[in-house]
Amino acid sequence: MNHLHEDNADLTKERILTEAEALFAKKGFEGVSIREITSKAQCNLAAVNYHFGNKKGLYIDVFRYRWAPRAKRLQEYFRKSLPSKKPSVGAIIQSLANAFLAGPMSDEERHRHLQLMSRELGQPTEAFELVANEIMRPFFGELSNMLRPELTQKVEKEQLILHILSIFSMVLYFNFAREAVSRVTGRQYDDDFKARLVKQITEFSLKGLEGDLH
Amino acid sequence: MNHLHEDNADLTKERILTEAEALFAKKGFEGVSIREITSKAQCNLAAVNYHFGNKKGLYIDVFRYRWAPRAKRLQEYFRKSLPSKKPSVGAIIQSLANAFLAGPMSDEERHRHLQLMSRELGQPTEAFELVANEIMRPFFGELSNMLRPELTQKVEKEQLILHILSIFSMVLYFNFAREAVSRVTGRQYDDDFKARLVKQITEFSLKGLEGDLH
DNA sequence: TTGACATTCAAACGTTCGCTTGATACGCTT
DNA sequence: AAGCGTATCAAGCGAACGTTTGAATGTCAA
Repeated sequence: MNHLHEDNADLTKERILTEAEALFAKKGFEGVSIREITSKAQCNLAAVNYHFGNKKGLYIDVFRYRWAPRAKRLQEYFRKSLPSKKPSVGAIIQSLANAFLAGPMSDEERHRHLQLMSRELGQPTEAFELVANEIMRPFFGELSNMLRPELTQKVEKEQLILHILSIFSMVLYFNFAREAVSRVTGRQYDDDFKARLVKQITEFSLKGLEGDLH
Repeated sequence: MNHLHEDNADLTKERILTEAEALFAKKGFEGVSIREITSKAQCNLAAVNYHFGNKKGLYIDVFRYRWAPRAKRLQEYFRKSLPSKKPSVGAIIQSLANAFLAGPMSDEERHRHLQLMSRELGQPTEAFELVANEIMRPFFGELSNMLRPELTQKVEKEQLILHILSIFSMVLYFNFAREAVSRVTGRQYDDDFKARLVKQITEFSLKGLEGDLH
C-alpha cells in the first residue's frame, strides 16, 4: 500500500470534501452543483462519482468524514473545559455555550458546522441518522448524566431533555440566524459580540433551570 | 373592472401561491421546480411567469401575500390574548409562546409559516428585507416597549433584545427541528406535546428573565 | 360586430443538471 | 517488459430546469 497515486487520490478526495462542505453549508444540497464543487476543488467533474458514487454519497461522506469528527472534537473540547471535579451546573452550561460559540475552531469552521447541523435539523436527510445516532444521542445522554445529580428528584427525564434542548436552541439560533441577529441588535458578528452571546446563553439558561436545581 | 376573467386569474394566482408556499416551506427555493408547483396548482407551466414574472418573483410574492399577512394575524392574535390591563411579564411570554406554537392557525399552517421564516433567517434572500422591515422590526419594537416598564432600569436596550431573541430561539427551534425534537424526546409532535413545549418555553424564559425584573 | 385586453395553453427554446463512458497516464507487482 | 489496479480526464448522455413564444380562448367596451 501507500502508493503515490493513492496519496494523490486522497488529496483530490480531501479537496472535494473540503469544498463540498463549505458549499453545502452555504447553499444547501440542492443549491450546489457537482460542477461547482469540482471546479473549486480543481479536479475533474467525474471525480465526485468516482470517489463518492454520486452527489448524495458525497453529502453523506461530508458528514461522516468532516462533520462527525469535528463534532467529537467539539465535545472533547467541552469536556476538557470543565472543572476537573464536580462541575457546577453554571460551569457546565458556560463550557457548553463557550465550546459551541467560541470553541476550538475558527469562526468560519464553526459557522459551517452549525449551518450543516441546522440544515439537517430542519430538513432531515439520510445524514441525519448519522448525526442523531453517533453524535446527538450519546452527547445528550452524557449531558443528562452530568446534570442529573445537580437536579432535584422531582425533575423527570423528559423535563431534563427539554431543558437541554432549550439551551441548544439558543446556541444554534444565534449561529444559524447570524444575519437576523446582527440586524436586530445592530451589532457586527465579531469576537466581542460572540462573547456577549455566550454570556447571554449562559446566564439566561442558568436562570432558566432555577427551581429544578438543588 | 371585476371581469370574470380577472376572477379566474385570481383563482389561478391564488392556487399557485398556495401550492408554492407549501412546497417552498417543505423543500426550499432550489428544491422545488416551477413544474412541480404548477402541476399541483393544476395550471399551465407558463402561468408562474405570467403572473409573477419568474420563480424568484413568485417566492417574494409568497412572502408578500401569504407570509406577511399571516404574521400580522399572528401578532394580532398575540395582542388579543394579552390581559387587557398591564399584562405581567409572565402573561406576555405565555401569550407569545402560545401564539406561535398553538395559535390561531392550523398546525400545518403554522409549520409552513415557521419553516419559511427559518429558511430566511438561516439564508436570507430578497424576501428577508420584507420580513425584517415589515414584520420583525415593528414587532420587536412593540415587545420591547411592552417589557421595558417591567424591567429594572439597569437593563440596557441590547440586553432586552437578547432576551427577546432567546425566547424566539426556542419558539423557532421547537418548530424548525421537529423531527429531531421528537426523536430525542421520544414523543410524537401532537397537541399534547405542543402544549408541553409552550409550558417549557414559558417557564424557562420567565425564569431566564429573573433578576432583570422588578 | 369589432377591436382590445386578459388569461391559458401546448410546444419549444437554450442551458444546466447528475451521471456515464472510454481513453490515457501512472506506479506497482511479477 | 508485461500486466494490473488506481486515478484523472475530456466528451457526451438523457433528463430536467427556468423561461419564452405564439396561438387559442374568453370577456369586456365601443
